[in-house]
Amino acid sequence: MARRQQKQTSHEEAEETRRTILRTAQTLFMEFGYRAVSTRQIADACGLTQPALYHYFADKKALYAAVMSENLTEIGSALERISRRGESVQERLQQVARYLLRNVQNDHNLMFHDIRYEMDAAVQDKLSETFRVRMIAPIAAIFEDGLQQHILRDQAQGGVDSVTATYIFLNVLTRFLPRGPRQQPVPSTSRSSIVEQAETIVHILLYGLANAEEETLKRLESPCMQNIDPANSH
Amino acid sequence: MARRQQKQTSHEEAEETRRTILRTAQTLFMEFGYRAVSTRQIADACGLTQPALYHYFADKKALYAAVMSENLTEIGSALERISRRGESVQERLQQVARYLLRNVQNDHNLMFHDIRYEMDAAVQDKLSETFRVRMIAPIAAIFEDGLQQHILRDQAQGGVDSVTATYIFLNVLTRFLPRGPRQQPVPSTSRSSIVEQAETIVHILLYGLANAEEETLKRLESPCMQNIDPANSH
DNA sequence: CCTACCGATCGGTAGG
DNA sequence: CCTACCGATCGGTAGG
Repeated sequence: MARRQQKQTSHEEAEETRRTILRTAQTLFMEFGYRAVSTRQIADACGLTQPALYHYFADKKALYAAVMSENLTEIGSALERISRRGESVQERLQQVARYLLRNVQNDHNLMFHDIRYEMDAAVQDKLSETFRVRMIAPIAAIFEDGLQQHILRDQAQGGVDSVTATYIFLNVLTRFLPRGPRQQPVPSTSRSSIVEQAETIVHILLYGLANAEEETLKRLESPCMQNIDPANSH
Repeated sequence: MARRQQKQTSHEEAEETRRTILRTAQTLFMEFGYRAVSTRQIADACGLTQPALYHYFADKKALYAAVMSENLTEIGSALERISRRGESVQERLQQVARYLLRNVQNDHNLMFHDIRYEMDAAVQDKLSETFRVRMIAPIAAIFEDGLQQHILRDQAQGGVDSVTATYIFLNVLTRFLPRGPRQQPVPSTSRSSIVEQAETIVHILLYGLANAEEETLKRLESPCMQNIDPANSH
């Protein structure tokens, strides 16, 4: 029973406008950074005048905080879903990499910088905790699984803790993130490329850049050791 | 008030002031980013008035470009010196990591962002090339050594090219860079910490986070292999 | 959600 | 290397 007239309910329109502002501002803030985006740019991109923004958000900082909060929550839901799957550590890390390569634009370090230098202390603390809970924790849980299964080295074996591993993972991933304006997903080529990139990222992260030592020796000496089998996750 | 009396020191003073501006601006630009640093902040930190800056640099962009150019050249000289040493790939990478951990503040990605979004196309091209030649090339040369010695996997073996390896290296290193205002070097504790961090970074980069399977096997079987021999570099 | 407008600050210039 | 000052743009407000 749609009771919508030519003019939508004002509440629905307002909510839709609010979503438009959030989505538009997210794109701009993520690409250019907080200071480089003016409230007039955001309003123009939404088809509004600049003062209209202040009907939906108290000020520019509140808008930025809302954008970050919604963005982190959305990403976090996907990461938590992946993290809880019963698949292998390697497979889950690849799924995380694929998700982030597809859905995150630009560097999380730029976001860090803006949060640290542009937000007030209270907002800063709140967003930092949201980042830790929504983004870091789900990925770190995967690494924690790997540590407990002894698939990954612990700190006594020259490894790192799960949170450090997560940050290293995100930083490696940064190298493969698309820079600049977000292009719409190309169906075939780009998607297979993302799958390959995710495999490369996780493989480098887990096994490093070095030739496994028995691989090198196999060419020089008689093989005294069986082949590496990276397929067996456990 | 002392009048300007010695013409001999006039030129030297001017040069010293120029150096002061460059050094001060570098610290501020690196920490806060291009847009977040006003010309008045730079001038104040130098003990000058803001218009005085324009005696030494044409405008803010030219000052930023000069800062980046000098900074990259200085870092590049050190990297080239390390790169040309006859030591092993692993040792040189650790030396690079130690140098960057000691001498670079904040993320190179922030610098990228500023160059890309704040500079004109001509300056952008020039600084990008300086970055590639001074910073990327020397490190990539080390990885290239490793590839040719078959210490590192090539792309057919699931590895990456030397330039990609360099960017991954820099991104991993980002995780360990000190954030925020640069603290002066603390003699003992901080320096040994940097050495340890450099070891961790290179170890993770080369060997990954996973428990090496031969490590697991080595505890079960007799060791049948030696360390990598880096002597065949030349 | 608009028009009109505010003070603050920005990068940069004039002139000595 | 200073004082004085400019136009442009910023985030934000008043009032309907």
